[in-house]
Parts: sequence; C-alpha cells; structure tokens
Amino acid sequence: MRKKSSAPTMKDVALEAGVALGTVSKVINGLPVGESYRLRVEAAISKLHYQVNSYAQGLKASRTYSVAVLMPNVSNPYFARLTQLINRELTRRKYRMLLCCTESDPAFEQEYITIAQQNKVDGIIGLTYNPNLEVNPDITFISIDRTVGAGIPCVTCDNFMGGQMAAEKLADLGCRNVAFLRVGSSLTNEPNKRRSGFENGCLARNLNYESKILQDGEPIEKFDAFLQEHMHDGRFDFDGLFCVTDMVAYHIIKFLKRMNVRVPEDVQVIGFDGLQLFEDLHYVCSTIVQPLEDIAAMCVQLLLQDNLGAKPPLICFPVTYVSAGTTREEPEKPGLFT
Amino acid sequence: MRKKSSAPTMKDVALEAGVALGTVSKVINGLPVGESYRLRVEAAISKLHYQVNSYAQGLKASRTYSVAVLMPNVSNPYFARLTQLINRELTRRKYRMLLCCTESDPAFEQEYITIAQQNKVDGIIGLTYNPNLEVNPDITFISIDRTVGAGIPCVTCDNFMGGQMAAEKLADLGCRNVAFLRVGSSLTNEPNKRRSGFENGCLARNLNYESKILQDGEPIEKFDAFLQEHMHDGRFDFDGLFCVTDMVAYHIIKFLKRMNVRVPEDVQVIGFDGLQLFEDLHYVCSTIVQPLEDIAAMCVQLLLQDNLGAKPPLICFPVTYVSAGTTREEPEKPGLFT
DNA sequence: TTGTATGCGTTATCAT
DNA sequence: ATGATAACGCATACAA
Repeated sequence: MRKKSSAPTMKDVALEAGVALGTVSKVINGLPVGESYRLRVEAAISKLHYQVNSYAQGLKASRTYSVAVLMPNVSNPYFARLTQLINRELTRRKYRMLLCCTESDPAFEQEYITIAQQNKVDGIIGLTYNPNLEVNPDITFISIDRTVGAGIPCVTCDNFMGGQMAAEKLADLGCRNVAFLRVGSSLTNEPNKRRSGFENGCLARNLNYESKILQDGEPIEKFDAFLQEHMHDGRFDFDGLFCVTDMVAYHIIKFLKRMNVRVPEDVQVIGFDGLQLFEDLHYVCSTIVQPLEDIAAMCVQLLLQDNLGAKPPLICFPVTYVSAGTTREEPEKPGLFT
Repeated sequence: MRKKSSAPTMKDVALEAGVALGTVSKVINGLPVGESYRLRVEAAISKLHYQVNSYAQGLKASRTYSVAVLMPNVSNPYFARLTQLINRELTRRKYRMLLCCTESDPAFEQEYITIAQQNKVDGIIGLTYNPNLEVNPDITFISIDRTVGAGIPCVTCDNFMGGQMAAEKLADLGCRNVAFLRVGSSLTNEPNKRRSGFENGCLARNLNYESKILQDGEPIEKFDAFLQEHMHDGRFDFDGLFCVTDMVAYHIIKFLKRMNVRVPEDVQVIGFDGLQLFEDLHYVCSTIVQPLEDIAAMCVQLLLQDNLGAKPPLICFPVTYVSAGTTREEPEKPGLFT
C-alpha cells in the first residue's frame, strides 16, 4: 500500500527521513554525514526498500559499469567458456555484462557495436569476424583472436607455437606422414597461424605434410571424403593428424572410427583449444590447451585500465600440450573417447 | 577534431541543423516533421555520428528494453543452449540481455536480482535454486524449471511425462530391472518429477526399480561405486538405466565401459534433456528431448506481454523421445558413443 | 507544424 | 555538516 506505484526515489527517502535530498545521496555514496542523520536515512531506505537507479547514475556520471561482450554464440563450448570467464572477471569488479550473440554475422556484429554505444557501455570485448568492422576510436574495444585495427588490442594465445608444438609432438611420437585439417573463414585471424606453425614444425622435423582446408559453408562431411581418399588397401596414408580445433578433432575421430581406422593405434590425433566437456572433467582429445582464464582476465584488465595510451597491440599467451587418449602415450587426462 | 570530447547529444544535432531540440527528437522517433527539417536533421545526425543515449531514454521512459537472465553458468551445455535461445528471442524483439551467471549460489542469485532492479530491467528470466529467493512482486519474473512463489510463472517441460516415457521405453525394449540415477539438490524443483514419473512408469509396466540419488557436493564417482556394487559374477544387475540428465548419462556410460559392461547390449541407457554437442549434430545418448526453443520463446513472451494479470502459474511443454545408440533399436540420430 | 519548458533520478556545486 | 539547486540527455505536454 505504498503511495506511489513506481519504485521509490531518493526524494521519497528524503521525505520519509525528513532530511534533504543531498544528504540521502551522501549516505548512499558513503560520504561523511552526521551520525543521527545517517541512521534516519538508513531506516527510511530499508523501510521503503529503496534502490538506486543505475540509469540515473549512468546519465549523470556517463559511466555505466557495463561492458558489452560480442560472441558468435554461446552454444559452442569454446565461446561459452570464454564468456563464462569474462563474466566472472567482470562481476568480480562490479561490472555488468551485456551479452551480444552475433551468430558470426558481420552485420549483427556492426549492429551490436551501435547498440553497445547507445547503451553507453564502458567498453566492448569482442570475438568478431567482420573484416571491415568499424569501431569508433573513442570507445575502448578489446578484440579476441583477431586483429581488428590500429589501436585496438588483440588478446589471443600463441597460435603459431601451438601449431609447431603439435608437429613436434607428433614427430616425437613417431609419426612420419601427417596432415592439418582446418575449417573456416578465409580471413586472417590469429588462429590461422596454427597452420603456419604446424608447417614450420613439420619442416623442422622432416615430416611429410599435407593440409585440407574447408571453406566457410562447406559441410564437415567433406573431411570424411578427404579421409576416405587417403585410404588405400585398408591402410591409411597418415599416421598423425592435427586439427584446428577440438571440435574438428571430434568429428574427425568419429569419421575414422567409422572407417575402422584406430585412434591412436593407426593414427594419432591432436586438437586445439583444450575444451573440457561435462563439468571440466574430460578433454575431447590430446590437444593444445589455451589458457582461457588468462585470456579472459587480460581482456577485462585491458578494458578497464585507465591509461588508455599504453595498450599493447597483440598479446599472445603461451599454450600447453596435454595428452588425453588420442596419442600413443600415457594419457595425462581422461578423454571423451577413452 | 570535434569540439566536444564526449559524444554528441541531441542539442548538438539541433545546433548543427539549426532547428529546435524537440524537432530532433521527433525525427529520431519517427514523428511527423516537415520534410526539409527532417533532411537537415538527418544530415546533422550523420555528420556528427549522433547516437541516442539509452540511459537518458530509459530514465525518461522508465523502460529500458533490457532483460536480466539469471543462469547458473554458461559452460554447461543445457544452460548455454537455453541462454542462446532466450537471447535470440530477446534480440528479435529489440531487447538487450544482461547475463548474470550465478554459479547456483543462492546469495549471488539474490544479489543479481538487486542489481537487475537497480538497472531497471524490464523483467527477469531466471533459472535459480535459492529456496527463499525474494522477488519484488512488482518486477516481472519468469522462472525456469522451478516454482519460485505465488504469482511467478514457471516454464518447464513435462518432466513427469518424460520420466514415465523413459520407463515405458525401457520396458518396450525388454528391460526388467532398471534404476534411476540422479544428482542434485534436495529441493523441490520441477526436474524432480522425472523420478516420480519414472517410478510411475515402472509400476505400470511391472519393472523392478531402484534409485540412487547423489546429494549436492557428492562427487560423480559415487555412481561408479554404486554401479560396481551391482556387479555380481561379471553380470550387471540392471538391464536399463534412466539418468536425470544427459550429462549424468555421459558419466554413467563412461563408468560402464570401464567395467566392461556394454551399452546397449548389456544395459540400455536413457538420458534427459536432448543435448546436442558440437554444432547440434550428435546427441549424447538416447534421451528425452526438451523443446528448448519453445521454453525460451514462452519465457520471453510471458515476460514481455502487457496484461500482467493473466500469467499462468506453470507451463509444461511436451517432451519427445529420441534414440541415439544407447538403446537396443535403430538409432534415429548419431550419438556421442556410436 | 515547430519551438519551449519541464521533469525523469541522481550527483555535485554551491550557499547556509 | 546540511540543504537548496543546477545539470546530465531525452521526451513530451504545451505554447506559439
């Protein structure tokens, strides 16, 4: 039975407490105020269930404590984990997250940037694909896995090194004929360096090397055909495969099983990302693990740090290798297929 | 080289266009305005790269076009998919999503509700666990999978029927001795009805029935012990298992494999949820599928509909059964383990 | 049809 | 130390 149907405001609190508006504001912001006043204001606040209006605050301060996060989607475990970790980091710092799922659509990406700006976010963290993404220079933007433009920091892992590690690992494990399998965009994002690194490693270790790259839109089944072509007299041409992501590795392993090629006995498979499914217990396969915690934390730190000048252009975190059953060695971790 | 360091406002646009403030507002909101004026205003807008300030709008209109979504986390594929679908539905209606990951922590849940209110969201969609969650009655709240309180709609699937279907399916497939495996909270949320439905189905079809319920905090490995206890002379006591979620089913199947119990030859397994991993291609196991699209759409629809009075208390969507390799029948869909 | 003035809830700058 | 008042950017009722 309150007198106003809408939420109580500072004015209501001031009236209830019998003090001036400014005094209420001070109490709320922890500024010095006479003890007796403070008590009366606090009583009024809890009586009316008063809550500050972030919109009014934001309007006044032009600081909203909100950050937009652009992700293709959140069903993909890699993006999901990244989102989760960024959210945790933001929450820790009392920031709120506006999640924008772009479906990897360049138009959506651009549109969400507009929306984010209209919402006066304090910054944007984005994993985007639009090669012509226009980012207003006076909004702080942190990019993940892709160099977006001058002055915009990009946070990623050491993709090149990861590729190289995969090649070296396969060599160490006795492989002689290996292949790199990749899906995805033709554009130049950081994960493209996985291929170069792998190639480099193959050259260094004298491995026979081939690669199969699916264009955007091509179905994953094309890999099945590729694998079949490399089956001769019941023998498989390759003894080692490096897949650009764990997700690709998953599908490849499925195809191989159907072809009665054994993993890891006949062919060893290494993925990339270090996805852990089902409550972080199981890796998909032996893989190059990205330190997503570090990446997420760095994104948030860069975004919220004050000295806007000193933003490094590209930050690569080191990756690690973990065996999880799809390579011929003692698995360090349980895998999906073991 | 613009004269103000901060973003341009309507006032700047009005000045640039040589018209009054109100006119600019009208142009932006699509209200009738003289053609020549409109053109001048539009020119000024694009020249200054003007963008409306949602915070000022929201303050004025006390309508923010934003919705808070409370989810335990987004790494779990079930929650992730739900989040994704809700986001899609919100975006379609020009609403923005404030994602709040609660980690299933009752205190976080409560806290996020406060934050959401301070952010003047137009409503909250929440999958929560706090049995004493306090929700201000004059904020629209839609609950998923749990009845939160009087006047708060709950959207879920027909969990009871799903349990019953699982029992009947196992019976149809020749099972005689079955078990129900569940993890999780002791509290009374909707998914608890899966057990009752299953039990009911078992009674109707004369199945020997047992159940193992893990309390919160107990490690999943306890199931392993349970399964081992039911191994006698190399024979497994059960020929059918119903798991409360696909995630539990995943772990169970792993344990069974390690025990050399074959799925589905020795024991058939049915899960719940209908998770599809890796680009929606593969189910985890034979399972009871929730229509998550419908659930997400209904949540958003209920949240945004005007007539606040007519909100139904509990909405259950029908579930379907799909076979995916962990039951003895022709799989309709590929599964993780096939 | 266009312009002006007021208020949304908060904060900050003043006098008091 | 406290109380009044202006300003943030926008929408709208009202006056011109």
